[in-house]
Amino acid sequence: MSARKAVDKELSREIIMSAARDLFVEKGYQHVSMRQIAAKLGYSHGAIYYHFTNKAELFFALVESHFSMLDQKLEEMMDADLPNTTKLKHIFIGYIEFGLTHQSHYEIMFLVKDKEVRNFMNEGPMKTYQTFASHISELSEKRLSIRDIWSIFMALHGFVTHYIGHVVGFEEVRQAAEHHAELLLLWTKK
Amino acid sequence: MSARKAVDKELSREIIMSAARDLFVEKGYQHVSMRQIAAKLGYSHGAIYYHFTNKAELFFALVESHFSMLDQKLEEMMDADLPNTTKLKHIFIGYIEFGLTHQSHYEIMFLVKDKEVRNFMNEGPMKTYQTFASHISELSEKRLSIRDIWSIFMALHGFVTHYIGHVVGFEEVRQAAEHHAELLLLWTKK
DNA sequence: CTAGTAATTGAACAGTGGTTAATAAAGAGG
DNA sequence: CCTCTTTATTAACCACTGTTCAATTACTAG
Repeated sequence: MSARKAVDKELSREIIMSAARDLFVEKGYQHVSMRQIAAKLGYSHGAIYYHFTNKAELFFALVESHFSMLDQKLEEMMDADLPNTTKLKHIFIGYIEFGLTHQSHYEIMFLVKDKEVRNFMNEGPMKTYQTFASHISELSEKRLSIRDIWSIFMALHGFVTHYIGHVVGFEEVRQAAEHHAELLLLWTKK
Repeated sequence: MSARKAVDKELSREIIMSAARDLFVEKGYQHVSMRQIAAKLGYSHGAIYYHFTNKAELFFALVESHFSMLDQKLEEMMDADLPNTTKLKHIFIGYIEFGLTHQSHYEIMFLVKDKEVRNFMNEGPMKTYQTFASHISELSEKRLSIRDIWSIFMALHGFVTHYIGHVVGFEEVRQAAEHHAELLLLWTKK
């Protein structure tokens, strides 16, 4: 019974987070156990508690990193050297891709109604939406009202929400997502 | 220790369903236990198993009743004597109104991801969506593809999903809903 | 009044979960 | 070589879960 692995095979927060991310995305927060994460890594569940104080801390560490991922993803798309219409479509599809690739995090960001959880992170969604909205406004051919942008967001949100839990990843719905994005572009045209 | 209540205080499927609905909506399917439902009713958990074979069947019974409510509402709108465009808009708004007026029902119908439950109910949503889709197709000025209709549905779903829990009733968002419906009409015009 | 049925109880079973703590082993420093 | 720290294992604890079932009672038909 070895009680410790060789140094080059030691556990780290990054390694745990990576395995945990896969499982959370696949099954959602509630359906992933510390034992499962440990099993996926070939470690015992107790080992994780050496690196994270509990399951919630592990999860929120992931969520934080993914919030900035979404912001970053939007920023990259803005910086690309492409026509505005193409950029817009990329943003629409990119949003959906993000939602379906990090389903469990998306749920926490936009679908969780539990008030205690909500208080844990109130600025994140707002900030992300504001930059999203201003980018859409900037790229649109037609001058959009606040409500127009809001409708676009809700249409995207509906797409993500519907497929969360029904689908493993983005690739399964790429075609439908592209079609959805194309329709949304209509709202931005004169 | 009474082992049976007086006849006029006996449990029934309806009474159980009503208590279960509240809890399912408040906490979600996985986080509601048979013991909690029983406790809310002042009965022991075993009693529920006399009326429902298991948790999934209880849940399924709830969902069925909600789908027929929505079906009926759609049918009423189709039967109205109005121009097609107006009917379409009414259906869009009516869908949102249904979702936000019966938030608990809507959540149970469309927001539950649990695999056990989904296997139990695959006809209800399908049938409702099929009639919804054929109505849209019939009323649309432009010939719509399956994907077009699907996008419309997801845009509506996104609207409802976002406001569920954040809003008490439909009236609070009527203006936004009408704007959303107006944008969706664009997709049905030549 | 009595036998039978319908409805309810509560214990028990077999899991699962997060978390903790004693224990053991690997590597580092002296 | 010996200690000290760091890391990992394992058993154990406790609070749950859905489900089953013998026992118990309330009512009802005869």
